[in-house]
Amino acid sequence: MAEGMTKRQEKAKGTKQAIFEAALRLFREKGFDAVTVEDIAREAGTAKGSFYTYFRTKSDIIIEEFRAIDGFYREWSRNLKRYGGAREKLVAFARAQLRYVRDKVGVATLKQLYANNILQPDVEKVLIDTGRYLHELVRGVMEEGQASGEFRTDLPPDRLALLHDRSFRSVFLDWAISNDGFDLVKEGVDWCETMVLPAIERRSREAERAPTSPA
Amino acid sequence: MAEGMTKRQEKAKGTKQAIFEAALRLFREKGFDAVTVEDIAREAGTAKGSFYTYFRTKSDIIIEEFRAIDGFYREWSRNLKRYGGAREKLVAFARAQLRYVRDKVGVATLKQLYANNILQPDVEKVLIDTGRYLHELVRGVMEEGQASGEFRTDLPPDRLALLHDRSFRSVFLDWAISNDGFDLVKEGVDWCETMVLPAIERRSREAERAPTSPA
DNA sequence: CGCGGTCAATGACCGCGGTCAACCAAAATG
DNA sequence: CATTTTGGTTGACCGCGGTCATTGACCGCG
Repeated sequence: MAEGMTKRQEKAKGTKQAIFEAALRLFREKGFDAVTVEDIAREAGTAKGSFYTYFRTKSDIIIEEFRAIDGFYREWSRNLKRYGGAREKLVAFARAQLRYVRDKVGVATLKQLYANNILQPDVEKVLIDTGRYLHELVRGVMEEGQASGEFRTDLPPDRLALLHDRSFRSVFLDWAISNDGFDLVKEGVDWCETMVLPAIERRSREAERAPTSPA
Repeated sequence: MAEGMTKRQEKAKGTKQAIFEAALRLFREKGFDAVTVEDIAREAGTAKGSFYTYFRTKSDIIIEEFRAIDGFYREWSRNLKRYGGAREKLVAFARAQLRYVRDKVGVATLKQLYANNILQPDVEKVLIDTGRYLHELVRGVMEEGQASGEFRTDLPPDRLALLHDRSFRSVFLDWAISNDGFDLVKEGVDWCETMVLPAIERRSREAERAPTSPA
């Protein structure tokens, strides 16, 4: 905990934390819709109004929780060097990301996240925010792929990253709508190979083949 | 109006129609969130409870409205023969569809539609329903493209159509999240050419791809 | 025509997300 | 220490989406 904190601020931080944790606990236990804000407040040992001191809406909790994924990305990105080319990196990243969402995030949370991003007017849109680390990470790989000749160079790396991210978004969306109706990882990896890579890779003009030799 | 209808049924149909039209009118006037179900009932000259005799939720109106797009698809599909190859058909269809959504559907409605499809548990999911005419239409073009050698044949036309539809869904999604933050038609046509076609078209040399090299 | 059954219509009611004026302990001021 | 200011805390309250028991007009059948 930070030092230069008054007693008041510390208590406030404690309250926020208590609310956040109570909310997550209850959501996991009973599901988002079956938990009321009053339930959360009670569980956190505070009043309903306090919830709204720290969160604008009930679903803000979901967004806050989702931000943890950036930590995962940061952590995971250190493995990047293990993979030979940009292509392999992209597939490996896809698999890791898909696994994380399927196993750690879950459909229920993803649903709320997507719905929230669509409906809330003023909220910072985590899903399409190109300032997030996710975007950095992907853009880095795109740059590498362009440098190595694996990926097309007629579009800037930023754009390639956007295309990549957006494309994956549709898989997550379908997964959410279908309510876990297919295996996210299997379908996502397949999607990556069938839809994303062909669009991103340098079009084989004649025999331009990406050197996929093991490192 | 149908013949074999009792007075009761006819009146009921009238009520439903009145509610539906009142809702659309008010939504257009004031926006979805600014209209209450009671407003709709009042405007339709009936009671609030009646709304729920004909629609399960307020956003059901949106779904009902959206179904009109299938009529548009049917109408438009008669123009298909004007275009030379499957590729051209796909691009032309994309443009028509995008225009329709941008100009006739609108962001506000699309937002509600997507959110509704994500959140509502039991509702028939219009967006991913492969029984809709949209899917028929696209699959037909895919078949044609495969027959003419334009499109890849290592995947069934059904699968190609799914990939196509899902891919476009992400553009609509981003458009909704960004709240009309870019020109849907421009971006969508570009998306079609950069992301969809490269994945769908027969790869210039080989149809199948090298599997990921083992570690 | 009369009568039992049906079903559209109704509006009071409920539960929950979100707001807000008032409160008061802690911080800042002198 | 006395006084003012700040900001976290509170719960009554509001508005709206959605429910449901009740009503009464209409249906079909004898």
